[in-house]
Amino acid sequence: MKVSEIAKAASVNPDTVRFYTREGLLHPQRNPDNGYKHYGSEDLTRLQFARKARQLGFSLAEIQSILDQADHDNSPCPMVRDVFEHRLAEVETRLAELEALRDRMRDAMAAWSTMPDGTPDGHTICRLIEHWDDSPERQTETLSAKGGQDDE
Amino acid sequence: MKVSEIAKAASVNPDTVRFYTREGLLHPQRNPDNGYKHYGSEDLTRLQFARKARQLGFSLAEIQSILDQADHDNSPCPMVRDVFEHRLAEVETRLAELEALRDRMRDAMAAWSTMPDGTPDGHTICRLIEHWDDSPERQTETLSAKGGQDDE
DNA sequence: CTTGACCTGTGACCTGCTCAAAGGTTTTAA
DNA sequence: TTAAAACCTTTGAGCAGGTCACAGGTCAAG
Repeated sequence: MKVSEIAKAASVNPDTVRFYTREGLLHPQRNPDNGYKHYGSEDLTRLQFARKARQLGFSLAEIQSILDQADHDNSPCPMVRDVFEHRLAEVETRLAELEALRDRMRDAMAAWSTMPDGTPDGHTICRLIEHWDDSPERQTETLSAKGGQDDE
Repeated sequence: MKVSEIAKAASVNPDTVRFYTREGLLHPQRNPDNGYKHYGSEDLTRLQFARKARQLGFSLAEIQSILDQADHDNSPCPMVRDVFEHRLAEVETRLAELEALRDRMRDAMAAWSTMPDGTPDGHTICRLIEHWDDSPERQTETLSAKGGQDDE
């Protein structure tokens, strides 16, 4: 397969294929006639793997390591498992943050839509975000208590 | 306040303060004697706001816009609200993705720990990740059916 | 007065791509 | 057959959002 073909097969930008090749994730052969890169089915597997792993939040360096380990799989590679566990922990942390965030934002939107004057002004939003890490329960209170102390 | 002081007050890297200043988010005065930047409490407010907003996933450009609107708050700035709504939608999307991801990863870890041979090898993980977007129900099946077709 | 900790601006580096330029090759169609 | 379109190559720049390093100016303590 040529660059565009493998790119199409994996639904990625051909430049991404070239980039991954430069980075050493893919190992195409060379056509000696014209210097074109020739990718095999193994490269497609690696590329698809890499794309999935990227979606999971793995870095290219991590993917590189995993792929390298898998290449000569004589090693039991506990490192791969470590990376995976580490990623899972990060995902869970991020997830919790995002959930808290979403709840806050929903509260904020709800508070705005029930505000007497209807449209929130910039200051309202700024104050809301400024106090973002106040205790969650006090968000709407913060919102409605918009006449508080000024900073200048 | 000087750069390091405001940076410390907001728990950010001084270089981030300089960067934000270059980008026009902060407006320090200049000490004519030595050319040092002098930040006021308003800048600290803006900086803290900016950091919170970044955590919420707002881009610096968005923050810039919000801050500008808030500066001369004569405008009702529906744009700020639009940005916020848009962000909320993105957060919810990302959240759903991460939840699916976490579930998959947990399943994978569980499957590994109950595997007869104990330690998963690189190929096992590769196969797992390769088939990541198969129908979710079939994940553990994919795992246990590791004797399938090989790609080499 | 020297030392060390700050300040200044400028510019390089990082990740994970994406795009553009300049030139060679292959395919397609008239 | 040949011209044009559509590929291929390498190189290098650009994006966000910082971070860090460099060279030189400034300031407070001893």
